Amino acid sequence: MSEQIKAIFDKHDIKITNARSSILEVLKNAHTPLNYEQIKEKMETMMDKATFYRNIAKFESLGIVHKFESDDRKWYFELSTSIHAHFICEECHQIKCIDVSMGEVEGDVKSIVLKGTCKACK
Amino acid sequence: MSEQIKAIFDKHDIKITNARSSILEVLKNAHTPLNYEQIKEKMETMMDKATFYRNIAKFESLGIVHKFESDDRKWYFELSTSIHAHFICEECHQIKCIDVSMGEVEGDVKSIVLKGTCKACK
DNA sequence: TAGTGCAATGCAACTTAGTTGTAACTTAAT
DNA sequence: ATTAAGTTACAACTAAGTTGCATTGCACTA
Repeated sequence: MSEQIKAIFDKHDIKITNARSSILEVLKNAHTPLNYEQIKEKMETMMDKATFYRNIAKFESLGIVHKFESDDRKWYFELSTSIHAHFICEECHQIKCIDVSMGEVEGDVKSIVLKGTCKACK
Repeated sequence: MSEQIKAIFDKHDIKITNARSSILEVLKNAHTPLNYEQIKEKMETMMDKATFYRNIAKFESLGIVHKFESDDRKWYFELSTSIHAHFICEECHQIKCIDVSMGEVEGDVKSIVLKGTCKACK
């Protein structure tokens, strides 16, 4: 288990389990948000989907992980970092992290998703 | 059937049916994007959900209607207008249309969804 | 206005991402 | 090592949206 993941467990005072460190390790190494299927493929530990979703829910409530919906009725997950936007291409379904500067918005923004057609598909 | 709806049928040269005009009429009168259940409640014409979703898909492909996913695994629909963003409150689940000005983005943007906590819930 | 072809509809069965109940098992603290 | 509290696997479930197909209805022609 990497130092970064260990620090997360320490900080939030939750039990260290194989399932949890495995999920976080995959998310740490990802360069883009991933859905359940994609995370499952990359994980070395086998686990039930119920376990996966319950842990993801816990991570989310602790602010460790951030989730959003794409246009395929699937949820995508990533480790929480600074607020940034995601561009989802409706043609190739690739997800790209982008920086956006926007005017003032009422309320706390936790996630920004743009959909459309990417440069390559245009 | 209102003039506005009639104009849509004329423009796109598609068959006028009760189901179609009923769906469009509801969307025309809505001040906010609606999901299937909400549209169903407001419609006077009864129709099967298969009919609803097939027509919505047709409207979408013609650019008449715009769709996006909220955080409840449901799709929300509205008549296509100028590009604007939607703010979805994760507490009260209300959807608010907002204007955002953002820097240049690669590709064509068709939808923008922000999620977070709205002013009232904060 | 009656007839006709093709598109739209209703029904029912299906798909699938995510959820829930529960008994068995781990973790971590004593 | 013991033990209580939290975690896991398994299987059954939920519900939004989809699909196949027989029937119906729109709109065009004569």
